[in-house]
Amino acid sequence: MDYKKTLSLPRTKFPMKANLAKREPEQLKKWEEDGLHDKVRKSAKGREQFILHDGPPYANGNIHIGTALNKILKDIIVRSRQMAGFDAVYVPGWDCHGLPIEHNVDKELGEKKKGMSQADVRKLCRAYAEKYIDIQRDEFKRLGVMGEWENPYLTMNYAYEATIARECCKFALEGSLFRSKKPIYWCCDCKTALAEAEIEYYDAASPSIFVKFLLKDDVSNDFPALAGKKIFMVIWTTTPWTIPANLGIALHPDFEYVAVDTGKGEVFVLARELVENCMKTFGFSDFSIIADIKAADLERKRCAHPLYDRESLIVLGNHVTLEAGTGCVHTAPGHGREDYEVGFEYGLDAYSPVDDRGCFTDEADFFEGKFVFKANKEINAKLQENGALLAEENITHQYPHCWRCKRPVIFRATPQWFISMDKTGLRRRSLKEIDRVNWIPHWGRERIYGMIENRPDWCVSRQRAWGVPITVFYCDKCESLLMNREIMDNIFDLLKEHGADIWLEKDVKDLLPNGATCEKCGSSSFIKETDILDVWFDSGVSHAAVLEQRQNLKWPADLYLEGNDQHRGWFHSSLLTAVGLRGSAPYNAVLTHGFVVDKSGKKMSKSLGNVIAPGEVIDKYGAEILRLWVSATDYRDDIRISENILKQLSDAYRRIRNTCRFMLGNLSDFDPLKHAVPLESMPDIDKFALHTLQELIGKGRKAYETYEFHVIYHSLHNYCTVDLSAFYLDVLKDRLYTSPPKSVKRRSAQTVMHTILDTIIRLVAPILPFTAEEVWKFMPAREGKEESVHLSDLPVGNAAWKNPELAEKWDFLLEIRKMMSKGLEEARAKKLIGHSLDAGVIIGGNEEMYERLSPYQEDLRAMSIVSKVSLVEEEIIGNEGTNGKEMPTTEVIEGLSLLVVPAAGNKCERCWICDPSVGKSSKHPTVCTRCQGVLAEIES
RNA sequence: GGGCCUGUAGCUCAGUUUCGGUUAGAGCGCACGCCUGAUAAGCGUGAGGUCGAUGGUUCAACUCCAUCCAGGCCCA
Repeated sequence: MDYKKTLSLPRTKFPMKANLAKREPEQLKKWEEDGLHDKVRKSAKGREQFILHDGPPYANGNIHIGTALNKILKDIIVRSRQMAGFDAVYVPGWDCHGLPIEHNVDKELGEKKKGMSQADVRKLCRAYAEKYIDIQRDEFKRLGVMGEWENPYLTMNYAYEATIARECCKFALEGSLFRSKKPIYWCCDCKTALAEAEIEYYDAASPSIFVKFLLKDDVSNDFPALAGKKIFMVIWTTTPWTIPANLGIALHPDFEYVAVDTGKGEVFVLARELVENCMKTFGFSDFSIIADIKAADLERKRCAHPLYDRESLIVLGNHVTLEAGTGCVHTAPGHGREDYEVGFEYGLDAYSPVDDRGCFTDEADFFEGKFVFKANKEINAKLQENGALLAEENITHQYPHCWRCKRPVIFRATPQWFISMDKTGLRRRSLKEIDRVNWIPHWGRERIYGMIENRPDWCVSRQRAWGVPITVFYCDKCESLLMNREIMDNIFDLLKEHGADIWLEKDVKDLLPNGATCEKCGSSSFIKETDILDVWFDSGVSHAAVLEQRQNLKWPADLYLEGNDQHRGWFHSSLLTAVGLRGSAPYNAVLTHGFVVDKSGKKMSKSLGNVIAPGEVIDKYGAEILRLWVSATDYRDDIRISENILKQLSDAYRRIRNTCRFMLGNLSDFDPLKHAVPLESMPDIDKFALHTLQELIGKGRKAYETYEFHVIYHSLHNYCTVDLSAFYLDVLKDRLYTSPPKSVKRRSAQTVMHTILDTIIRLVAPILPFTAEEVWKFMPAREGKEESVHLSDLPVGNAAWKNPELAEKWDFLLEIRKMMSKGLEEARAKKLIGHSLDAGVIIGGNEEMYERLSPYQEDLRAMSIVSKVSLVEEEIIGNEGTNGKEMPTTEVIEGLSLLVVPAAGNKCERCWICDPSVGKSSKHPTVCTRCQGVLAEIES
């Protein structure tokens, strides 16, 4: 007789091989056809909301691994909150304006651009953004990210553009928006402002000059040694043409300065460390240091400008270095970033007597009309003439050039728009609000606090085409800003209907109400600003354009989640716009993740050749593996990815998948509605399994709540391998396969397996949505089983399953099991046994152990999968067995020892357990008594 | 150069509420073995770490302090 046919072996069509790359797209299609997202949304109606507000990725290029990480994390959160009983809708967004798109469109156009209007260019930019939104949308959907993909928010939507303009107007109304000069990169040839990204650095030759400035203020009180002397501050610069714009000399507050008597009747002030070199350059050999000077003692003292009848103020700044020059830095706030910033602190003007062709204006007097680079020589000559030039050399250094025409660029102050950090207390209020927000990890608070505390006013204007204009007017006569509610509302309505292009198309008179006059000077002539807004302003008002305006969202959001670079970016700009115009932060919590790095922790870059693209991972392993990768790591730090890591994860995936498959196979004849066994009728090991499961649920739910997904991954993986595969399910095999199919003990095991599977599948659904659904479809119907796992809830622990006393007992039994498997392994090594069922084990215990274990002899046998366990009350160690066929082990647990012996009797052909009863029956001579009983039951 | 952060076995993570205590754990991978009734599966055993480095505080440091090294993000 073929007894195998009398067994209940696992049966399932659930495929062992996942074939994710192929099956995932099919699943996505199915979900779409079934309208799953709508169903999920409907099912959540009326529940408490949980809103994760999406930070918009830039609509340019394909997504990279970091974008994938970000979106998967968001998806895990949204799905888990949804399954935790919230109404968690996800509205994805895109950042559409800005330089990179404009730049790429420029590149594509090449020469053609010259004949095109700004409106035409803007149209192309819009089309460009649309193209990449479609591409990225498909990529995000492929990752399994669920959301309102058909109704995302785009910063270039008309309504969004209108909101951007309105929020900007509100800053004007509220008094924070102001116009002021600031130096920016300027190409004199293209006559355009350039962004940092449009600058290329090449080596270039520059003149390098040392110039002395006469100190006008008397310092003899502080430095008696200098009384009556002619004192000069000595500066060094490689841009002589900025000397006409000099308004200051900067010293480092911490450097040591000295007064040097040149031996020629003059005293020079410079940094001590640079004296030797400088004097050599100037050709003075007979010099002497006559005083030590602290920078602070010279602060705000005044010098005479060497060319004009003007003063130059001594200021202190940390940007001063000792790498070259004199330690006294020529400061022209209109022509340098740092000069501007230090000048700002001392109230110096961003003076820049240079026009948009790079020629001096009449303010520069002698040099009027001269192109700045050509004027260098004349300026040097003039300095020489005035006796201010100490030395002149030529040097080669890295100098910024225009990306387009490759000519050197200059820094030039032009009027820009700013949002003040302090006029209306924006800084103070923002700092206060930072402390209301929950920053995860907590150090995010320090990071953004430091940035807000120290940042300069926000320069929001850009001299660009692709963006939303700063929709304000200023007086043609006195330059005062014109803005009121009526104007603002009108602009909002116009843009909402026509988009931002309308601002550029229409004349001032069509945009302004009739009879508008300047409050300050009464003029009725106004200029329409055509600069556009910084794109950080665009995305920074998403809370106003999206959270506030969509019915299904709320303000503030529960959570913002981005990479930790966004403390300077989106978190920052969102905070400022929200605090500035609404008085509080637009988020209650901010979660950050690190950056994706390679296997050795280095950043990914094309030049290093260590880039891993999400598409490649998906094609090779599937999106689920990428998602598992996201869940497995502690994303609060940087996250490594490598072939090895992905391989490890797909191994882990297979383990989880196979564990599910095994359970499915053993549930093929199980109907939970009819066959479920109540807890009280279950054997202890089943109760113990449910106890363990209940602990997993608790851990998992808590981890979702605190966004610690790696805890879920590790717990679940450990659970599948250690608790299930290596223990519970392995032990269960005998019961499942050999018992009468409908017996209570088999049904009990199935009840538990069904519960376990139902639980872990729902627990893992936010992380592995594809696989969870695949398993879900294979699971038998139960009461209230939803059509999709994604319509179900996270598992809830059952208090009745909790059984700490039982768990303590079984943990101890597991220790003994561990000891037994060591013993079995030794026996195996000696070729005494092969399969563990070939063995019997004699456990010797002292009185206490014997008492404690005697109720569990059969449990110990079953859980160790041996043919027999006999418990004896004696010490076995040293009791060398008979015939070399016994394997004593050393005492591992105090009071316990054991002996592995070949199992007595013959192997039952049906259940493979060795038992003396095998061979006793005439009907079934190769089968044990137990199986004979089962066979009789089956036959009847 | 500055701000914030990270550095525990080959890999991914634990290491017991901010504030030190004895032989630093898990899973994977690897090696070896078993099984062939989860089978392109399953089980077992084993070998892997001077806790980035150095110095200090302490009876005692992966844990506290300092410096350094390596790496990341953001500034300059």
